[in-house]
This record gives sequence, structure tokens and C-alpha cells, in this order.
Amino acid sequence: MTDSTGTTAPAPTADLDGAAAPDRSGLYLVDGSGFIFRAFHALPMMTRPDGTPVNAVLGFSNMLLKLLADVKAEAVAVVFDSARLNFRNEFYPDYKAHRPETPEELKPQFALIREATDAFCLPSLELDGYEADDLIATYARLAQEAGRPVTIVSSDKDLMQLVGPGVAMYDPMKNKHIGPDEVFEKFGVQPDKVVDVQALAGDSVDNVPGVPGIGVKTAAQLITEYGDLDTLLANAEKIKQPARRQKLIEFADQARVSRRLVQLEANAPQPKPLEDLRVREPDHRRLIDFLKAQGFRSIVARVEMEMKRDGRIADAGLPASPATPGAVDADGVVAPQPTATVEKRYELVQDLAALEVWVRRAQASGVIAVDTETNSLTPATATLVGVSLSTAPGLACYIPLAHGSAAAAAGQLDFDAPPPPKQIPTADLMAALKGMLEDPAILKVGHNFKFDHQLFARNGVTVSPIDDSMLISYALDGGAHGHGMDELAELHLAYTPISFKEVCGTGKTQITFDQVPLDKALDYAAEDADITLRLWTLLKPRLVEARMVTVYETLDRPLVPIIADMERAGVRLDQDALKRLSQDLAVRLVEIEKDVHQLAGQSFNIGSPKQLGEILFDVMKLGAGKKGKTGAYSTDSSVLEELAEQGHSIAQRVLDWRQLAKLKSTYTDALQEKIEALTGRVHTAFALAATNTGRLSSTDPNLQNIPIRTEEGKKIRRAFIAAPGNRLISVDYSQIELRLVAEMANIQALKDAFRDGLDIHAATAAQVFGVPLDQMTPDIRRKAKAINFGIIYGISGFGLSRQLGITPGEANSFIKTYLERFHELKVWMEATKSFARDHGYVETLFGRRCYMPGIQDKNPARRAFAERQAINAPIQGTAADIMKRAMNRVPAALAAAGSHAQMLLQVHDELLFEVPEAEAEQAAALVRAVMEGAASFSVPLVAEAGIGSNWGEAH
DNA sequence: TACTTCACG
DNA sequence: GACGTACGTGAAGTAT
Repeated sequence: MTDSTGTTAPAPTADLDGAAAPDRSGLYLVDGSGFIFRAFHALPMMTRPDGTPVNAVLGFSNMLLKLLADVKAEAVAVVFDSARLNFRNEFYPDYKAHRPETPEELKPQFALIREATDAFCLPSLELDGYEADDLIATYARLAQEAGRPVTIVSSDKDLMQLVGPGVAMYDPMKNKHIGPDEVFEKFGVQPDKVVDVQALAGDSVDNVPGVPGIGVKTAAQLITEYGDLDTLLANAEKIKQPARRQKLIEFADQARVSRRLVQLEANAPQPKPLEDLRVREPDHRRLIDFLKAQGFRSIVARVEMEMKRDGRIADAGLPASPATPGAVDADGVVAPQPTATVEKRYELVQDLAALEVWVRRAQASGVIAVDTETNSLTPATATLVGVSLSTAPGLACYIPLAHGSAAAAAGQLDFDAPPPPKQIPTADLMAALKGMLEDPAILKVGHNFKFDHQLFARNGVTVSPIDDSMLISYALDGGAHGHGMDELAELHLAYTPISFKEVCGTGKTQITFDQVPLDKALDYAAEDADITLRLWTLLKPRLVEARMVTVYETLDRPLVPIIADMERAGVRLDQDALKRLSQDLAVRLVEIEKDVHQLAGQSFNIGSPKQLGEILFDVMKLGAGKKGKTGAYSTDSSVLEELAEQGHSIAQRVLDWRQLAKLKSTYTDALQEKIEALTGRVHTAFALAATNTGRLSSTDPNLQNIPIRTEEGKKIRRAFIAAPGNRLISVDYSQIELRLVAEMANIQALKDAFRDGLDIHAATAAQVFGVPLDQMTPDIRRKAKAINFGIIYGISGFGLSRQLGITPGEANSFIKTYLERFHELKVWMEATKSFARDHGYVETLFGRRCYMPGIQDKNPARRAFAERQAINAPIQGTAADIMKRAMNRVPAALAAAGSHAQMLLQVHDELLFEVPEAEAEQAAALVRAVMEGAASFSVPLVAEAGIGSNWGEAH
């Protein structure tokens, strides 16, 4: 990070926070109220086991912890607003009148944050009738007069007016020091003129009116020219621009009122004397008790770690430290280090000699974090732009490879462009790193390493062994929160990394990474490798504590190179067929649209649910309509189907239109655009840490929801084809989730039916409805099938009734009979819900945990939802685990058999392969065998295979 | 950016 | 009797 003041050390030894080190004496005034709101909005909603929301409490606690680790202040105070109204409302009642109501999830957190402040043993300040900002101004003045340096800890621009001699600001969210230069950057004037600028520009958030038509830029210009607000207003007549002159004269009083609103009160009464704001030694046991009660496991770990380091183990009754922080133990695991105190040393590596140092460091420590930068998010075709490495917390480098050469690469000559910087040729870098990246004694750590693995593979390097901090987090905390690097850095390191959009911009002005200047690229890329290593250091040991090593090591981690290969292989599409389908659909959509408009008696946008609802229910008056919490009419397919059954032909036509419009926009049009020119194929990305249950997901494009259920949809599936001379093989598990229900709940009758190879829906129908198999009707079987599915989803009478179009009463009696026939199921469902309530998570048969926030929720609807999730997650998750076991074994099994089959896609219970025609039968049989043998239960696993020249035929 | 709808398992 | 319902995803389009 580069300090914008330009006053600190130059790269490569940039300062830790991109700012002058915080002063280690003096007074720190923390804007508590500001933090509550920022933390609340910055962090995803999270709750403690009892359902109390705590995201703002977590953000706040993290901030305090980081602050206390960063600075050795002699005095700290956390300052809060006391009430919504203050003295400003007396002369301007509308002040902050536009503020939205405090969100419900935030309200209970105010008291907890006061508690947190006490638990940290920090003094707090608040005063009726004054804002936190006024108290900050007052105490800043007092300290300044006493000759003590002051740091205001806040991200609020309204406090910038206080910056001056002896008073600085520090924004802990952005890790940024704010001095006079930063204030000038923001307001265009020195801090003492900030109120004048704000008085003119106003502030829509706080409802400060200012002068209409004048923004910060103009205000700064005027104040610079005239010196201050009063002089400006007194000389308003002299302003040249007529509109501006007129506004300033007309709104002079409003500007003066605005100044009174933004001017902070530095002479407020003092709730506590300045001397009382001393930092006291925290009561660690109390602090840990508080943090534990909120469920903040990672912070507790950090506090305990710092206590160990400080030799305070005994008084907290903690076990002795297993390792010295920073040291490497017998397993090659680096013990966690308190990260906030580590200094950043980022280096740009532009020649092989400098690189050599990093390779030696990796050899010495046995661990290195690796991250790649590219010009695209599709690793199968992206150009490698740079590589970053980190070998210790704070110690990282960036190796640029293709910066500033975009024009040259495109074969264009641009004599005005600066020459590309000195860079190691990509092939030379690969040659230099190959030994290290393939060295079995050096662990390579990445965050979402699948991406990087693919890039190295394309450059002839098979990275091994690897660890993935994203997948470790997923195994540890799946369902509790997301696992992206930025989110984890906030959560575990109390740090906000430089965002990609800060570096590359967004929207139309977005640039690719090769266009990023080297100094910025270094800050961003080196930081990614640094954070990856820090996260790994923190999270890896937790796998052992959480007994999640097996899940990670045998299910998720081995998948990285395998899925990287699938993505890289991509799948072939018949572009001509898609094009013809698009054209055909376009013609039919126009026809249907004409029909619908005629039936409606007017033209409107059929794709707009709002307009459609109004046409159907207001204009045509087809029934009552109205639904949904937003007050809009629901027009989803169940509503339209009902209308169609009542004989309203417009409803059926709209359904037809919807289906075709969906197929065209989401599939036949979009898929063509996803064909990569470089390979002629489509390369999806499988997300390995996206779902709450352990399933994969597929994006860009999503190839796990290609149509199949309708005849029109099947045409799209037939556009997925094998390369010439090859075939596609599809192998899918038969009824895997229902088999797992039988296994996990130990339902004897169901297990017998599966063992006997019966038609499972007919068999359950026979059991539940007492109809002999030879008298089974399709309708009875359909009902049994719906119940079977319902079980997997955490059945409810209401849901089943909607599915079957029967009354909830009938549905409930079906469920009752079902649970009587399969009595073991009820026991299992109750036990599973109870386990979820006790632990806050459920487990798959292979030990993967799925956290269930909401299982303790006071709201019965949300709790019921969590209970259904608790039933479904072990079933869906175990099926996902089994599929992962199969996928981990298939490539090796194929290779051992000398097969050239390539795995292409996974669709939850199905695998798709491409294979030379002559090997198809053999490969299909082999894959079936591996899938069926992926787990061994008392219920057999059955997989079925199909072969064809396209996906529709193979399935 | 949020909501609605719908494609799949 | 509350509450709003089948579980898990991702993408496109409209409305704000």
C-alpha cells in the first residue's frame, strides 16, 4: 500500500498500514457509534446460537482488538451517541430527519457493544443531547491543550474538521492514516476550512441543506478564493457566474445554519475527567467469557494466543502452548502469530536472481503461499500476468510477467505508450519455479488454488503438494459464513484487503490486471499471497481441533487438481445448432407475443411480472390475484397454471412464452457467447466452497442446470456434443438420496426394497397405501414419489399438499401413515433436529459439518425452516460426499486401465465424460463400478450409464 | 441492487 | 397458537 502523503518509507519495504505508525502515547478517541453502523453494514448477518444477531458486535470487537494490538496508547475512550435527538434539532428540527429507522437486527446489538467495551476494560463516554462527534471534539480540545497527542479512530468525514496540530485521524476499516493531506484530498481545503465547505455543499445523509447546486468541488474553490464562508457571503455580489451568485445570495442564511449543524461542539460538558480515560489492564478471563458467549471462536483463539505469548496462561487456566508462535512444529505447521503486529515487507521481483531468494526461503520453511494474477476469470484461457509468493506473515513478493504489454501482445504499435517494465519472461519463470512447485517437501498454499493450479498446468507445471485456505475454511465453517479471501480476512484478521475494484476499477472503465501500474499491482498481489499464508496459519491447526482433517484431506483437497482438469478440458458445443434454436425461438416468441397482446387487448411487456400481473388481475380481472410481501401480484407458473386450468387461454400462452424466453436468453443465446475462441469449448467454473451442504455449484456458465425436462429443453442438451471420433458418457446415481435416507435412518422396510431392486416409489406406495404391487396405479405411485421427495426436503403437510394439489389435511394424513409404516424415520428426524439444536450444526455420514444458523431462532417460521434444512443437509451432504469420493477415484482408475476418458462435468448425481469411441463401453463400465463402490452401506449404491454422440443421447 | 422467475439436482 | 412453508443452487430480466 502506498502512502498518499509520500512521507513514509519507499517500496519495497512499505509501511504496514500505508501510514505513519500510530503514536504510541497520547489519547485515542474511538468513534463507537460510527463503528456500530459501519460494522453492521460491512459484515454479513450472523447470529449466536440463541438467535441474537451479533455481526456488528463481532466487527466492533475485532476493531478494538486490532487497535489494542496496534497501539500502546496510555489513554483510550470509546465514544457513543446517547439519543437520537441533540441540541442541533433545537434550531433545525429536520437535522438527520432522513435517517432510516434503525434495522431490527441492529437494535439488540447496542447493549452488547456497551458490554464489549466493558469487557475490554475500556472507558466509554456518552452524554444526553450531544453526538459522539461533539464529545470527541471536546476531549480532543482538552488533550490538545494539555499538550497530549490525540488520534481519532473513525471513518467519518464529519470528524475531519478536527484534524490539526496534535490531532490525527485513523480509519481502521481501511487501515488508513488521515492527516491534513488526506483531508485536503477529500475536501479540497485544509482541515480548519472543512466546516465552511460542508456548510456550502451540504450533506444529504445528515439532511444538512447547504446551498443548492454547490457540491464539494465548487465549495472548495469558493472557500479557497474568499478565505472563509462569511467573507464569501459578504462578497457574493461579486461572483461572476450568475446562477451561482444568485443561489449564494438567496441561500446565505441556509448556509449559515448548515455551518452551525456541521460545526462540532468542542465545549460540551464532560461526563468524565480527562484523567479517568487511562487504559487499564484487561481482565482476560472476563473478556474471553464475553467473546465465547457471542460464539466468536476465532477471536477467542487470538486472545488466548496473545495471553500465552504474554505468559498469562496460568491465570486463565489454559493448557500450555504447544508451540512457540512462528515456530514450525513436527507436522510442518507454523504456529499462529498475532498478525496485527507484523510489519509488511513487499518486494517486486523483476529478475531471476531476486527470485532465487524466494525459492530458498520456501525450501527453508517448507511452506509458501502462491497466488496468480491474470487478465480474465476463465483460467482455461486466461493470460498469466503475474505471480505472487509469501513465505512468512508480512513477507511477500510480486513477480510481474505481462504488464504494460497489452498493445504489443495485440500486435499494435503504440509509440506513445511507455515501454513495458522489466519482467522475467513467463517461460523462464516457470522453469525457475518448476522444481519448487513440484517439490514434494514444499507445501504450496493458495486460496481457491483450483484457479492457480490450472494456470500452472497450462504452463507445464503440476503444483503439488497443495493446501487451500478456502477449502480449509469450508471444511471448518461450512454454512456459517462465506469463504472468500476478503471475508475471511475481515473475520479472522480484522483486516480489509485492497479490493480488486480499487485496483482495476469497475464497469466501463475497468482495466485488466496487465494494465495496472507495478507499484499498485505489487501492493494488491503481494497482499493476497500474504493474507493467504496468514489465513492458512490460523485455520490449518483448527482442522485437528475440529476433527475435520479427514473431510478436508480425503474429500475436498484432492478434488482441486481433478476439477481444475475438468474445467480446463471444457465441453464442446454445436454452435450452429444453438444458433438455429435461437432463431427458431425468436420467431415463435414474436408469434406468441402477438397472441398474448391480442388476448389482453393491449400491448405490454410480457417479461415484466409487474405489468403482467396488472393486465391479468386489474385489467382482465381473472380472479383475485395479489400475493407476496412486496404487494405485487404473483404471476409464477403455479398461478398461471391454475388460471390456464380455469380456461383462460392467455395464461397458457404466457407460460409458453416464459418457457421459450428462458431457453433463449439463458441457454441458446448465452451459451454461444461462452464458447472460448482459444479452445472452441465452454469452460464452466465449479465452486468448491459455495454451498451449505457440501455440493459443488457451477458458474460462468452454470452447466448444472441445462434443460432436460421438456422436449424443447432436450434440444439444448443435444447441442452438447463429443469431439469427432469421441463419445459422451453419462453415469448417474439412481435414487441416491432416498437410499441414504434408508441407510441413515435405518429404515428396514425401505432398505429391503432397495436390496430387492424394487421400483422404490411403487414399493413405498404399496407399503403406505396398502395397495399390492400388481394393482399399483400411476396416480398412487405418483403420490408415494412425492412423499419420498418430501422426506428428503424435510417434509411439511403444507408443502406436500401444494405439490400434490390436495388439502393440507389429506397431506398430513399421508405423512402420518408414511411415518407409521417407516417408524424408524420419525425417530431419526427427531434425533437429527435435536442434534442440530444442541450443536448448531448437523453432520454427514462422512463427518462434514453443516452449520445451521437459525435452528435456535425465536421466530417459529425461521426455526421451522432451519429444521427442514437440518433434515435435508445430512442427506444432500452425504450424497455430495459420496460423489466427491467417486470423483477423486475415477481419474486414477481410468488411467490405470489405460483409458483416455476425460471427466467433463458433475451434476450432483451425474458425471459426464468424453472418450474415444472405441473405449466408450469399457470406460462406462469402469466409471459405474467406481461410483457404486465409492461407499459401502447396507443399502447398495446403483449407478446407470449411457453413451451417445451428445448429452441428450447419453443421459 | 433487489426482486421475481425458472432452469437443474 | 405463533409464523410462512417443501431442500440445494445460478442466471436473466425488470424495477427501483
